[in-house]
Amino acid sequence: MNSESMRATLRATKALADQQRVRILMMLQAGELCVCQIVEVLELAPSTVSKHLSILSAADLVVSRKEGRWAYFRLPDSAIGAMVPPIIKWLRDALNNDPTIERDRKKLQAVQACDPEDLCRRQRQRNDDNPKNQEIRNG
Amino acid sequence: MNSESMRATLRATKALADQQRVRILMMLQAGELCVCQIVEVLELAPSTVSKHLSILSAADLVVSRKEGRWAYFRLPDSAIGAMVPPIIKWLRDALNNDPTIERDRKKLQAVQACDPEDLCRRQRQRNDDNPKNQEIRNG
DNA sequence: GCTACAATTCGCCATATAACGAATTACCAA
DNA sequence: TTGGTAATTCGTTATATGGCGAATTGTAGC
Repeated sequence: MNSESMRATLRATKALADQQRVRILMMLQAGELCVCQIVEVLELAPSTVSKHLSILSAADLVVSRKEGRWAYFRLPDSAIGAMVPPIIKWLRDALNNDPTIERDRKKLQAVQACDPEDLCRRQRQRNDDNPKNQEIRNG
Repeated sequence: MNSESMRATLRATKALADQQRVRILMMLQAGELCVCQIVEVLELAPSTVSKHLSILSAADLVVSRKEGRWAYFRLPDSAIGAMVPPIIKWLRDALNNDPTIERDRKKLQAVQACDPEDLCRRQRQRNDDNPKNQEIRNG
């Protein structure tokens, strides 16, 4: 019923209509990131972050690259995603000095300073330590 | 918990994340419109259209003006809503030649050509003629 | 092959959203 | 003052969305 241009537009606007996805787009201004780095900053389950990234991908607001078991995401080159830079600019202006975005930026700097391998190891560790998962090991 | 800038930004992105509201924004490029004119083009219940307009208003994507029983909506002056023109431009580009938007534009031209009084009268008439409302008059 | 593991997909639940009609509000005109 | 009326608010319903953990997928290394 609806045209592709309308569907594509709504994919983009709906993709932007979520705080976590806006945070991801702001983070990606720092360059290419792998899923575990985004998980670390947002403090959400990997499955949740993966879903958000697939929504951003489907809306052509981010592009991804697989390297072995690792998946990297970045903002598209402006040649491909011509509409992305204006959107990013708009968000940047609107969220100038926003505390959540500031906190994310700081945390991301720390996260980027360490090896993703270690990051994933620590995330696994935290998950194993979670009391909610005790019964699995004990049962 | 969240800052006002984040809340304001998400009010805007969520307001854009709906087809009917995008259609309304595109229509308002033709100038100030009253609710019944928008109702006529979108073919939705007045209560539904009113809700959409209040969401766009809360997001500062449109401004309204009351004149007697009539309410008029328009895009804000760029002095007030500085971010609106870039958004409109983005939507315009993304929806260039979109059939829904084209159809809306054509229908709006016809709608603008006639007196809003007549428009409302016809809408009331249609509502009264609706078989679903028969039992009210008969019961 | 087998094991480990980063990421994704799936199934489920809680909440948010879009739609309508009914009721209400605010205003004009008789 | 009263009746009519454009718009809004309210209450309800159906669908969409965001979150998690469990299961699955695809890859690297033994």
